[in-house]
Amino acid sequence: MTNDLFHTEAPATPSLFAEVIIPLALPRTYTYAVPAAWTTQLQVGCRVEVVLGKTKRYAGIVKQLSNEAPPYPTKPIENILDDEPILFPIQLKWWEWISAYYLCTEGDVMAAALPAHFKLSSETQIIFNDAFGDDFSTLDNNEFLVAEALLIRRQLSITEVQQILDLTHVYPVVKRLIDKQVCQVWETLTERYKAKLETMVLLHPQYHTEEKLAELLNEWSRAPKQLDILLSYLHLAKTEGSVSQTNLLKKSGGTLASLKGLVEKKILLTEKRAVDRISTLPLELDLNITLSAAQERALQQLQEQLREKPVCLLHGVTGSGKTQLFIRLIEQYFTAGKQVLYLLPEIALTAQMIRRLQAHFGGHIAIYHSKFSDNERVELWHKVRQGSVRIVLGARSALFLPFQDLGLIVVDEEHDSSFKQQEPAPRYHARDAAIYYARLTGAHVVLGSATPSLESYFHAKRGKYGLVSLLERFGGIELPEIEFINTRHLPSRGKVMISPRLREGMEKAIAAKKQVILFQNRRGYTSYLTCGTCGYIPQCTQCDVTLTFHKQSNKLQCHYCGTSYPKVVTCPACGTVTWKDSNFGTEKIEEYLTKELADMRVARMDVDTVRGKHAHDQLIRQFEQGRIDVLVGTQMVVKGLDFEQVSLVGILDADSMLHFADFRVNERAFQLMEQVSGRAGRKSAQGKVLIQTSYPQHPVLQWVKQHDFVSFFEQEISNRQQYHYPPFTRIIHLLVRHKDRMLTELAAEALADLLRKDLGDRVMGPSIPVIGRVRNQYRMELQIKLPLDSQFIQQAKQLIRNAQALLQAEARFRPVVIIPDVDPV
DNA sequence: AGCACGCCGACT
DNA sequence: GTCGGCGTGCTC
Repeated sequence: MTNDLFHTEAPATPSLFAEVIIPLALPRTYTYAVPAAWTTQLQVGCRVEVVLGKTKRYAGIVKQLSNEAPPYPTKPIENILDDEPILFPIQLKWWEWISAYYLCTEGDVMAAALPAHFKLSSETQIIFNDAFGDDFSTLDNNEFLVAEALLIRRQLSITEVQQILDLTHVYPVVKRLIDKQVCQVWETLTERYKAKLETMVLLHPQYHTEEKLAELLNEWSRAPKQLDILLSYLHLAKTEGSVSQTNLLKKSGGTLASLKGLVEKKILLTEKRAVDRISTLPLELDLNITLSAAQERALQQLQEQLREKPVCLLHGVTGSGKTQLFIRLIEQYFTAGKQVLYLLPEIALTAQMIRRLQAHFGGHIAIYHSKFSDNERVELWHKVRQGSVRIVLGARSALFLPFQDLGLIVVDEEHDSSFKQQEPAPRYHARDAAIYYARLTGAHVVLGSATPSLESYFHAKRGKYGLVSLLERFGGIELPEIEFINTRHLPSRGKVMISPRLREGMEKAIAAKKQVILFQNRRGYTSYLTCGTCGYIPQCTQCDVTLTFHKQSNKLQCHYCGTSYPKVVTCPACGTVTWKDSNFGTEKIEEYLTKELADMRVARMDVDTVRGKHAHDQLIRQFEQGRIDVLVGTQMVVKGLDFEQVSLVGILDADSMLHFADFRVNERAFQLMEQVSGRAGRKSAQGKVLIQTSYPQHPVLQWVKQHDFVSFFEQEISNRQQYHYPPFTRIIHLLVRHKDRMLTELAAEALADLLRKDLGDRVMGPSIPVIGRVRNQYRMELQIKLPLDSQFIQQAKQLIRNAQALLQAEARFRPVVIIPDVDPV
């Protein structure tokens, strides 16, 4: 646009444009112009402040830089937020893959990948116009309230205005105030990371020479308390280098007032300094681990196979000592100067596990999961990027950390379905995403499990992954003995909580000073209440599910939307007051045990009892220390726990695990039962597992009894092949959601029709899901089964994207939400 | 996801 | 006649 008449000496410099990812579910990236002053400085991977739309500002990530101007006008980048890139180009490539594979936007990936404090979006600030003065007589009531607050506070955010007016829609009021020139609005992007500051104590420069200092000490006469502090300071400075105020006062026993005195006398001085939040243990390694011969052999095989295949599966039975083996493996990558990521399901990241790894890697290992503060996550992010942290133990989100030289990813408990993110997008599977990431970076991946997922074992069998089996327990202890209790033969005919045989087993175990774990995969008191007269069952008003009764809170709870209702007394259908329990959850078992087996110390572990930050670890510690005899729990008791004194495990209702209409039932049931069983008899003697079931002949139960994963696998994999299920096909699930049932059905129908044009009968549905309504939103689902042809799958994904766009181009379907889920679990 | 612009009902 | 409801269309 520039008129070159006056600038003929220099040709127009080619301008620079940046493709920016915005952390929103927007379908594409946006291109911004890079102001000339920053063209040499700006790098891919930096965050930049950009304006999107009329006013909103965001911190976006520069995905690419280009000299070519796009065919539309661009806005300039407002600011560069990072001097150095916060991530590497390879990660941006990986983000792109995730968004393509899991059918989400790169903005979704960005939102999941970055610690919250990196994701900035502007907040509207309303600023008082001083020129207006304080004559508010022309203002209406609401305007007056805001103006008055502005007069005092000068500046308010939209949220604050909402509070002042107690209204959600405050914008009209603000707009009128702008028109009347009472205020202006401003969008600000504020950095949210705050360095932790600590007050450090230093010696005043005038005493930096020995003589001066000696003189001071020799001539000291009054203020003995101050002298104590000074002497402590000198000692600490010599032994530790730097001295913090807290540390100094603690060591010297002095008061802040005395310290202030020294500062006033210009003997000491204080300053604020940024310190690490991530507490560092000494950086020593303790690798004194003796592996058994079997472990040693497995480790060697693993190393050999990794030389040829970047992904290896370690199938090690429960109690075989996989963790020790992993520690030795990690050590090798570590000493070779590489970074290592050890992934565990969130819930298995217990203090127990963390202690075990810290015992070996000391301060070299860092932990990264959802319980860490956002400030801590930002600090760890930088340390991983700079390479000063070399081993990270984390949950799935740790995969997004900017490793600069990653050598190995361990995915422990690889079968665990919580590696798949359910909500929100990206609905990625951390195991699979890790494998792709490793392919990009050249890192190795080791998957570990006592009960591998069918997919992983299949790939290992087929030679796509390496396979190492460790089928004996550490210390030569046998796998637990499994005994079935046929509940059909009991007088109560199937409806039993603790059978006499189980009770006897528990009493025996406790008498022998051992511990017991009881497993029931259902929380609450009873799964639902039924009216004894008419059969009415209380349901959630917002979801199509029956309510679970929780006795502790005396409430009926919806496990889908979380709403709780007061307990119904009279049946709304027939007016009678006879309620029957049906089924039993962990709460009822706990109550029963406390009543019937009063001499046993019973505790319950489910999401209701581990709400707080440390509740889970505390419960585990109490059990470890033997202060609990019987632990009743949901699948939470299964994950990664290692208790030495458990001799008996009871599975109270095996039938409930085998009666789901899902192609993965058998796999899930086998994994759960084998994993719970594995908690028994880990150290000293063979453990025992009592399984209550009305159908002990069920093949899955028989394989559990034999601890025969391989036969289970062979049977199950042939079923999958016969019925065209994964790993022989790929499934993409589509959920259609809206508050109007008709519209939901119509949209699902229309979507299915669109897809069938190209995919034919690979499209199944639409059908009503098991839960047809959640939070007042109706749901319909489609399932697409695709052959294992990556090109075809890619095309199909594109078709799905197109169909989605086409459908939503139609006005009436616009508010309908369509959620694709690739490889659902 | 926000958020501004635009077209129809309950008030001065 | 206006204020204000939320439908719909766009964001480099």
